[in-house]
Amino acid sequence: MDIQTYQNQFKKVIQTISPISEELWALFIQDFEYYSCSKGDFLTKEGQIEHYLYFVLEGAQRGYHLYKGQEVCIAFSFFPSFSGIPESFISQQPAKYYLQAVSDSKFLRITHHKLQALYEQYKPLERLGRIIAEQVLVGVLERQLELLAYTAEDRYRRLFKQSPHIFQLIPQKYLASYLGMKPETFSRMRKKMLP
Amino acid sequence: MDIQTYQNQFKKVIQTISPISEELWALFIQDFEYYSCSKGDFLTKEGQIEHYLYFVLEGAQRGYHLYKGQEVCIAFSFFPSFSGIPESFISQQPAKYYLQAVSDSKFLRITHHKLQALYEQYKPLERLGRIIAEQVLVGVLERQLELLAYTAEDRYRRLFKQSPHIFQLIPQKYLASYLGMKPETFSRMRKKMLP
DNA sequence: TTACGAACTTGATCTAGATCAAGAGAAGTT
DNA sequence: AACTTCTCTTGATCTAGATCAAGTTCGTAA
Repeated sequence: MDIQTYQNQFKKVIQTISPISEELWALFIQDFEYYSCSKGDFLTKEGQIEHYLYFVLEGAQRGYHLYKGQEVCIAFSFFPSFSGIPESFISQQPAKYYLQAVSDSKFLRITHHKLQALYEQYKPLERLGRIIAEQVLVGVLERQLELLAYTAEDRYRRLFKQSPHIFQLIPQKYLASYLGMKPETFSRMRKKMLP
Repeated sequence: MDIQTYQNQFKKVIQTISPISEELWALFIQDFEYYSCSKGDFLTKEGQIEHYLYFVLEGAQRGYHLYKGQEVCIAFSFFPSFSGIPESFISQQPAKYYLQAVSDSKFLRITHHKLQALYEQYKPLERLGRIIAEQVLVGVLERQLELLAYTAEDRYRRLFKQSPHIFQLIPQKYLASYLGMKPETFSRMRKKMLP
């Protein structure tokens, strides 16, 4: 697919979040660059500052934290959602985790610096940024509730019900750690639920 | 303390988040009303839509979810922070949990409707809203990482280190559920750590 | 001040899920 | 195609934390 097609996909997503004028869109998209990487590549590593906000065009990514030698998957991203390490991007402090491509990936991305400049200048973009932050917040609060209140089995069931496609895209060992359980436990749940 | 003093405390907090002009502050604060409630009162219950964003002047509050008959504390709030049920306030969908005063409490609060009107009209307030949403998001992502990666004991230690004052303000059984453990386990950790 | 219920503590068990171990598939590389 | 290296499955234990139970202490209220 060519850049124009990708930009139009991104435009559709933005327009559903918070509509902006054609002129402003033109200015906005101008500050995004195309970026691609291969399976296994790191977009950002622990200790680095996240300079980019990504919009995913193709592929899947995972954010994971290293704790006592164990990888803990925090989040996944794929089309049509944003990616990056939000804490680090927002605060411009060193990231606490890794962002890695799970498969070959393509993005549109903007630097923190350029995005701040756009926020300064254009109220509709400030609004867009607010609404995106709010939506991400709602999603994370939802997930926090799941982690606190639900058993491993309930979390498995909910993921399976709400995002069955994810089981095709992401290796089980990553999904397991995302749900806060070991791969062995995940495998046993799978056996128990499916047949 | 009188309203004027409370408003000034609130003003200081707002100015550190994102400075606004005197004139705009005057318009902004005009849309807040004073509200107080007693220990045990509910600010919002499950199933209701959260109409208010609160700024806490005095007292402590807890948000909790009811799951299979068990109370699960999601968050606490006290001066000088915001309170309310963010998911419901943002999305204007029914709340998934309860917000209750842990002690007699005082607030300044604004309705969702009035806040949206302010966002529409004034860019600096749109910006303020964005930055608040971003800051809350950073905090929640931090907590999510703790819940996923750390053991009960690590979570206890971190809470004790980072917010020792909370141990005076909030009953242990609530703190226990906030950390994702039972009161008995919390009590045993306490015994183990302190002496 | 006493009295009653709620909040903590402590001990004795139980269990969901972790860990350890070993084999079976998949997938990537030469 | 054969080789190496991951990923997934399955079984046998082990353990952190839950549950159950019985005090003890604290707080609010008459």
